[in-house]
Amino acid sequence: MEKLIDLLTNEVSAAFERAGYEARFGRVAPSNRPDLCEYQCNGALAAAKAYKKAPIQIANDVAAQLRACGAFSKVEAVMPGFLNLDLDEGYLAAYVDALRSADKFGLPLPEAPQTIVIDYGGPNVAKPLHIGHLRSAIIGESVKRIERYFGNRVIGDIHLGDWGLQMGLIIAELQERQPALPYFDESFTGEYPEKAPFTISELEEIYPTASARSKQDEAFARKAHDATAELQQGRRGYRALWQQIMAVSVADLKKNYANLNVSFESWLGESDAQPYIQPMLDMLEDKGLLTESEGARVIEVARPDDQKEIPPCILIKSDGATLYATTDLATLMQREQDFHPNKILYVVDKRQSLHFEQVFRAARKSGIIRDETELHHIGFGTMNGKDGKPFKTRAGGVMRLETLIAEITDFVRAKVVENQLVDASDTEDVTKKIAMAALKYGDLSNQPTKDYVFDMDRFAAFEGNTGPYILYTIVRIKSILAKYGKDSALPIQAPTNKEAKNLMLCLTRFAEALQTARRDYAPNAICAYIYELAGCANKFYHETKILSEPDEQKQQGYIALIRVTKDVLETCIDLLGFEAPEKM
RNA sequence: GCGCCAGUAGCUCAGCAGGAUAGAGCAACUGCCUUCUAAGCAGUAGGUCGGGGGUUCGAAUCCCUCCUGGCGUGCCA
Repeated sequence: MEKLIDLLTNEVSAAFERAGYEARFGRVAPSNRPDLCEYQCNGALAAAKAYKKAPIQIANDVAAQLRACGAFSKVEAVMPGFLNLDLDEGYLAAYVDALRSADKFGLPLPEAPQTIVIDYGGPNVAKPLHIGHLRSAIIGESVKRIERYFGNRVIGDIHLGDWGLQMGLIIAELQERQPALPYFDESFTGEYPEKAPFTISELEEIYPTASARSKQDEAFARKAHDATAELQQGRRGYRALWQQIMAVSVADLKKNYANLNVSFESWLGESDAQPYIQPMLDMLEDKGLLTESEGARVIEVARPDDQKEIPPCILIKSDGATLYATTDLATLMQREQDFHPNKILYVVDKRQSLHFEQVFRAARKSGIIRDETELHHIGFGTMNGKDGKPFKTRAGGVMRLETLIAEITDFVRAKVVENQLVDASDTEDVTKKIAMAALKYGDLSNQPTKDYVFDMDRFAAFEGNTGPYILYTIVRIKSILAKYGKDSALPIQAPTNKEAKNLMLCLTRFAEALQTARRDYAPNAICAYIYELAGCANKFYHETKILSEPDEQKQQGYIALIRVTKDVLETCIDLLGFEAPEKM
């Protein structure tokens, strides 16, 4: 289905041609002066120069041609040369009615579906998720759902941090605490226990303890270092223990991400890239790309036309160890081999942009990634507290994700209970849905790249431009539909008041909003759209009494209209990663 | 030093392939619930779009410059 705005642009472009001007001046845009008109075309102003004519004259010529066209109920040329257009009510109703039954509300889909890998999450094993992981999860999940809605095959990859010094620290600390465990006995040849010698909460306590100790205790630090190396070299007991750590931790991570309505298709991590490292280094060595620099082995990625200095991409440190860039490059090799993707997206803190610039350049230079594969870093900003500094708990520590979710949930629950609209048995479910909407919408309504202030009071207050406002709108519509109790057999009727017309006009902009959100990796474009759509819906709701409408045809038209409104809203919030309850 | 990003109402943010009077929400003040959920709707008030130049018929939007803040800038991830 063609977008309404394109249909209108076609009409106006044709009118420009009939009037003797180039069609390219016929671009139509939604009006920025709704008090004057619904759509505008400013092409006459731009054309004035080319034709050495007064813009108003051109606008008049075009307007004369346009009056014959059935799409508009009003065509005006006004000084200095604007074309002001109002849409014909019948034309609009027919369009919205077609959109109602069209696949994906008439969204134009790309010709060939793409394969896209999205790398988001990046949590470290054995460490609790904290608010630093929130944005990656929320934004990544939304970008994934948007790409998928466009028909693409999308693989969300959590890319676990499961291979660094942290693992050695945990092993060393465990050995201090429980030296009798068979994992530490090098002569042990039997089966290791099935059950892990720790719980997730113990694990989460062990890591910070070990990390702190390594900074004070040099011998311990060395031990952790050695344990890391031995693990990586495949020491049997350490590998078994590592697998226990992984199992316990991954189970917990899955639970926590599920709470956020976030899921991953691929649970690979840094460790899975390890087998690719040596072959990759050999390949780079063969191609002569690996050079010696200050004792390290690097790929030079600077280009003569660079505005800034791009340091080389270091793959082997002077002590022989590999690092972040090495793993990331090897992971690219793995993804290329496994999926042959058209596009790989990284949803990672924007402070890592230089790192990705280096890795992407190295990947292209070495041919690890084909020229036509798009690599893109969606760098997001920091979540700050009310003081404008990175968000901290009152005690000054990093807040756990669970704590944050619990705080919002508690606030929302109080409100749900107070309103008494929800049965006691549904309270928990409704509370969770509202809390998730508050949290996610609060984040996603900001531009991903910008830092933003997380203000619990503001998000939890949920008046105005918030997730709960969107949910509330949906719930009100659902309530009418439930009371009406049947489907509409009649099409959407031509609007009879401003509120109905504005609602329909807003519905026609769905495809545009989604395309923008996809093109710019900007879920906030969807938030802005549904905020406006919800506003239109609430105004219509306020103005039009549906259930008491005596005229059957009108009533069914209204039902059809609010149903498609609800469907669009629900589709959009699904793309943002939350859902609406039946009541609230 | 160099680079990237940001600076719009008291606060939090939209708008930035140039267009008419710069928009929301919060906070403040006014109205509207015997009629589909008032977590709503209607309204009032609040701005030299960081400063200065330039391009243009027209600039919050494009270019230059300066100021302020954040971040990054070779062996952490």
